[in-house]
Amino acid sequence: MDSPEPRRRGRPSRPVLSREKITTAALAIIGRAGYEGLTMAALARELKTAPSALYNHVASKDEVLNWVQDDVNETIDTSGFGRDPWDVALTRWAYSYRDAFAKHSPLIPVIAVLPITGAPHTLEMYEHVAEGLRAGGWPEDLIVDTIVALESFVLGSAMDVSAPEWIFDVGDRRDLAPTFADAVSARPRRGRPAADQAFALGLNAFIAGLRATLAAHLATRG
Amino acid sequence: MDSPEPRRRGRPSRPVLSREKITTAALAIIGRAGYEGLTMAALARELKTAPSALYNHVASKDEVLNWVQDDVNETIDTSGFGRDPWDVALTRWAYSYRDAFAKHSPLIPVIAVLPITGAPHTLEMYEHVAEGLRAGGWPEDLIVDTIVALESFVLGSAMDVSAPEWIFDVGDRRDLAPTFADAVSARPRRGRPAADQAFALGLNAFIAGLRATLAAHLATRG
DNA sequence: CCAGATAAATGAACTATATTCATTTAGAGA
DNA sequence: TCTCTAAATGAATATAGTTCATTTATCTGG
Repeated sequence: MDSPEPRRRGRPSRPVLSREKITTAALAIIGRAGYEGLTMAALARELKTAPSALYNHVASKDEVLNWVQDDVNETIDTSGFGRDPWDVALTRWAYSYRDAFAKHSPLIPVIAVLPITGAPHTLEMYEHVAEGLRAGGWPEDLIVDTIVALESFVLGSAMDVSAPEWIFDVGDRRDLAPTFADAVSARPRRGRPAADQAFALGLNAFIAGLRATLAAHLATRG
Repeated sequence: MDSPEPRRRGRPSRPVLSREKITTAALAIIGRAGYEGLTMAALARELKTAPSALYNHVASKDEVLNWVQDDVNETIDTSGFGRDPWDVALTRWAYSYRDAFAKHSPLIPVIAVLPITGAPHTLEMYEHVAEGLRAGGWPEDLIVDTIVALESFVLGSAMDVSAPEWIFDVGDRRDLAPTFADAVSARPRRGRPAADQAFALGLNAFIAGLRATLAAHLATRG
């Protein structure tokens, strides 16, 4: 059996916990067991402390998720901005963003609503995008709305990735929706998952639409 | 005080619960107390039964949410399809869809992943949209992807509505993101909430892009 | 018309999780 | 050295959702 070995109480010689350690541990758990496995108890176990010890360093589980999100955002590819044309860079960014959050979809409802305060990597990401749009000729007063709109599409699409392939299976209610059922059947089954095809189609349309929006604005005002 | 009045046990003369009654009660609670207030205990209280009684009629709380979602979907405006041009109808649908789920954002992560089986109104909604696109000249094999893509944008945008207006407040980290901070300041503060402006911009672009997509497809193939 | 099956309640117990709290202790600074 | 503070500890709490043995009214087949 295990040695009973009661854990030492009181302040340790050196701090066991910190934002970095907690975030790293959380990501380790998520990687191994998914978000299902990410509980405060599991986090404490991973760090060899008690759950209550975590609360000396983090205000709530939501704050942990916030930290995780900021780490995920650091991995998103913004390398196109300042190198490629804005539409190409935006496309690359959107793909990378969606892929990152497809693996972290439980974060989405949390982050969509959370202020960026205390999320430096997130802020950095937005800065790159804003610079890229600015340099691409976008008027300043449209930049944030453009980012927000595209981000909404990206996050909505990321949620979609976790949906089962047969989500639109009509079952025995073909009578209720014959046209739709036909369209579901007609959807070409290439190798890629259905969600990928929908995302590609949507992103193409979205970016094309943004090009037109920009052109229209430049024609009338600038 | 209350009369102690122990509740009757055993089967009642007529069923107290049903899918309709549960859904209605859930919507009443949500309207009164929001999704925070929607617990199985509250639902049982509303229906004057015990929480465990609910489980004779519903498999889980998620199924309750599923029923609620189907009711919400019934309220979404698809009246444009079959009357207006497809792009106009799609725009109307998107606005109505976003507005409906802005008030029901906690449903979004659930429904994005749930199969449509057992959600007849949802199916009906998709049928109207599919018919509209079909009639508008869309090739059958693009219809579902188009719907999915637009829906992703709509649901992502609906989540955005619950975000605080100051979500992009840079605080004291202006140094980290000067261009972005400027763009945030430059965002015109008209009467409408910021989320509304972003949605309008994005939807315009999206629909314009879809028109281009359709035109391109008709040119090459059809 | 009775007997058993079934539907639909009941309350109590179970589980999981986040969070709080009183307490303990190591080390830093006056 | 004394004291304060940071950072642990384990026990307790609160809140859900869900399960279960039990009870009883109604339906149905012989």
